[in-house]
Amino acid sequence: GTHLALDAISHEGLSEDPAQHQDQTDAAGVNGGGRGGYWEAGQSTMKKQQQRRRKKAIVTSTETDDDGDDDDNGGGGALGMERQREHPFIVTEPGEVARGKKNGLDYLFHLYEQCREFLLQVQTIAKDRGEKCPTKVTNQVFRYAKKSGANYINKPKMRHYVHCYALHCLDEEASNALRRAFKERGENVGSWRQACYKPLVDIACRHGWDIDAVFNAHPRLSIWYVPTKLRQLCHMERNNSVAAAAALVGGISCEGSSASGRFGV
Amino acid sequence: GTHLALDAISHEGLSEDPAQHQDQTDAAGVNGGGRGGYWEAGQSTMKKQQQRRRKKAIVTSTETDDDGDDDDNGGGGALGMERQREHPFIVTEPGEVARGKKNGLDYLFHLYEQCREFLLQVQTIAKDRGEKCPTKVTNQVFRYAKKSGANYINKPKMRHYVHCYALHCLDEEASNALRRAFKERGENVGSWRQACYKPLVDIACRHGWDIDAVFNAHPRLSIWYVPTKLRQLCHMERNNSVAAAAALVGGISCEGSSASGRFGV
DNA sequence: AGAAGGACCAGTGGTCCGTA
DNA sequence: AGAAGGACCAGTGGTCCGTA
Repeated sequence: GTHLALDAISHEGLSEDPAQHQDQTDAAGVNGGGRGGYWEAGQSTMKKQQQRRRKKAIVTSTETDDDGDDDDNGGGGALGMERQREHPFIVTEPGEVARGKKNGLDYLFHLYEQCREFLLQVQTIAKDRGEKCPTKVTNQVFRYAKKSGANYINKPKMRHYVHCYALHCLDEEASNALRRAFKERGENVGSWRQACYKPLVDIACRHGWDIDAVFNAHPRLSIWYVPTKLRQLCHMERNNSVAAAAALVGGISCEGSSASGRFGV
Repeated sequence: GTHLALDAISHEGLSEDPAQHQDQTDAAGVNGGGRGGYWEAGQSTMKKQQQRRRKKAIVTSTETDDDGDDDDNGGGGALGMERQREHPFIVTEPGEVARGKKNGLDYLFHLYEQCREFLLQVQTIAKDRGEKCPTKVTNQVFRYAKKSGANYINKPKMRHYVHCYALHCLDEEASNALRRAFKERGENVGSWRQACYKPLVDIACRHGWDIDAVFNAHPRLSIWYVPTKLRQLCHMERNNSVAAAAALVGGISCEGSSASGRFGV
């Protein structure tokens, strides 16, 4: 494949101990949602399983519950460290490794490939057990990833950037060009992420506005839910193009059909 | 099609006022789970929306909240009546109409066809609105059916008999033969329902034990979730047949491979 | 300020069990 | 007893917002 093995490089001090890929997808209702102090340590502990569902915050906790270590510097590199928040992403060119306390976009896309592998394992286990078999990256898969030591994978992050990964899958050339352009302009990750929507809407247009079909037709993308916002954008643009077409009766195009332009034949 | 229009016949006094098929699948979060006294009246009222999620029963309610009508006899036939529980099913032959306060199996299967039609409508609306489009009969579809006046359709009932409908779809000859045999023997619906599992397990065997693939390959069946119990039975029988095959090394058959027989070559 | 992710919430799949 | 279905519950999809 075209992907580099970057996570060891860009994750010194953040990667967890590997080599604990058990095959317990879930088994009993242990529900691995429990956490320790601030960020959980790398071990497969699960501690207390705080039953605090449906509370309205206002947590009057006494700082740390147990394990009263007090160090929280961002450096170091020994085992048994406190779990840290992942380094933020920056816009990198294809092949470029992020320097400093940052992660690059190749690494971001690599996380999606890892999720796919976790899904494949969950599917194998489910089939073997005769249980119902997920076709998408579900909560169960995120739970399995976490149990397998991939603490750097979490649902909000993966859902946040799905459409960026979609563009990478569907039109790698366009994706690469966008990355280079936004890096050169010194844009932050947020605006790069926003910019990924438009080319996807154009792709959907070329496929009769069926963004679900576009996702499902791609083997690596079909395992991801279509993000709500992308779905809404496609719907809005479809309506726009339908209105525009009605206004001039004639042909419909996909490029630049965003209500602007294309009114004087 | 081979299906008769029975619901008007077998449902005098139970069918609701039709002619209110609106196209509001759900729209706002009104959540049509509210109910009035015992069985809701036919009107599209939704009243108060009792917020009693996650309570442990011990309801100390003061009988009726509002609308203090007090009649609850089971007879009569005018409009504005109390909603009644559906008549129980009895085992009927194909084409046979149940007499008395009973419903036949053609009617049962007809309910599955109606659900399919409700799903198709929900799908049309979802696509038109650019919302995510269900591929299965979900809670949303049951809610839509209820709002459309089909109060006789509910989730527990439909899920309960899915595998019976599956046999009807996949091998109508075998399904019909089973119905005739169980009617002749005077068996009740429960034992007929139980007996529907075995032929389905045999079909799964002939398809490499992939019951999901069997369901998905059939256009009318693919919209129904595979029932847990059927899935488990297929898994168990697969394990049995694998064990039997391992014991004698040689060929595997689908007929009568249930651990019994087939040990002396 | 820009960003990562714990934790929440409405609505789901699944079916038990109080009801008739 | 046999059966219909209201109502519950654990875990889902989705993402907000307190955190750093």
